[in-house]
Amino acid sequence: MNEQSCPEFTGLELSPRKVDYLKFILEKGGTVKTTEISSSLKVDPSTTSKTLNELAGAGYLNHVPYKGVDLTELGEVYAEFLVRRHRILSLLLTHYGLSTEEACSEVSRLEAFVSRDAVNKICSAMGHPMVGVCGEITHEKCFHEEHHS
Amino acid sequence: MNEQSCPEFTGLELSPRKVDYLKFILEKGGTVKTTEISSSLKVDPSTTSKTLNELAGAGYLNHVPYKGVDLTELGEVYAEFLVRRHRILSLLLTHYGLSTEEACSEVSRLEAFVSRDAVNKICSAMGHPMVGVCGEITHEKCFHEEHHS
DNA sequence: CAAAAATTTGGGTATACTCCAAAAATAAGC
DNA sequence: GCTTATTTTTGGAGTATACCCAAATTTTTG
Repeated sequence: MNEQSCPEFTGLELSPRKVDYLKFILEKGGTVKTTEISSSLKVDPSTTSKTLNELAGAGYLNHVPYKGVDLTELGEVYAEFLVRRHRILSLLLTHYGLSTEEACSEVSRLEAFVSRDAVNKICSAMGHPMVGVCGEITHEKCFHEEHHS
Repeated sequence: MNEQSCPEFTGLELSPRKVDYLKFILEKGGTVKTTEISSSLKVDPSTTSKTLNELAGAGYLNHVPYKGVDLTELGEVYAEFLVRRHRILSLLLTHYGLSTEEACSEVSRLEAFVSRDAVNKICSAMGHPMVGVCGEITHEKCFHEEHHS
């Protein structure tokens, strides 16, 4: 026991805003255009364009200029973690008297600073819940980490 | 019910680092010197000096140049909230399989982004615990908010 | 294929946080 | 009490995040 879970990433790699971009791209699915992201995140398209470039440079996205972005394999794994983290933490807060909306907005503010290790421990302690307050919770990585070796 | 609790502050006023300064100053107690803060937070004294000035400008500290700082009334109330927030959140995380050290370091990363409303709700849901994992939890404000009007 | 729409680039602003070097003030030693 | 040593502050500068505007570019459409 205590093999430190799979050390591919800590969950602290991305800035708060980049987390938003990746979560949106995963939830939208497929190839996503700059405009969609901009209107959803309420930022200027030029801001989106630059951020997308940075995320592509870091290996999370494939960016075909003027066409759009889609997640790389790494990006997909990572974004799934980000969404799972958001949902686990939101669910957690609703157990302490926060409404769904309060929990979600609270978590949106802090999620980028919660480590993967902490999320996995919380997830285990909660019994790997399948239903979150803002969407289904998927546990692929979570189960693997708990069961192998 | 739902009188929005006392709206003096949201708990989101200060940046992560400023939270560290204020927590340290409260826990140290009395007049605190630049050097003490610098060595505790491991930053250059010039950084401390500037940050102290900003906190004084925002009304949290009295700063007597070359002598040291101490908390204003606002600063004291606020810093007590900051310490309580840290302890409530740390205690919370230890209920989910995190060790004291893990909980504390996790919370240190995210605490600045947790609202006072959320802390008060969590605090109530936990039954206003008096003993945290990294120190006693005081509930002055918490009780007042829950009981009046 | 020209006009419209989307996207990117270049340039700039703001906040947070940091350090170094030099100036200023306080504290200590003789 | 005055000179040295220490502490603190100031000035200058750098990095990272995050944002916008205007202009250039590319794609799409009528």
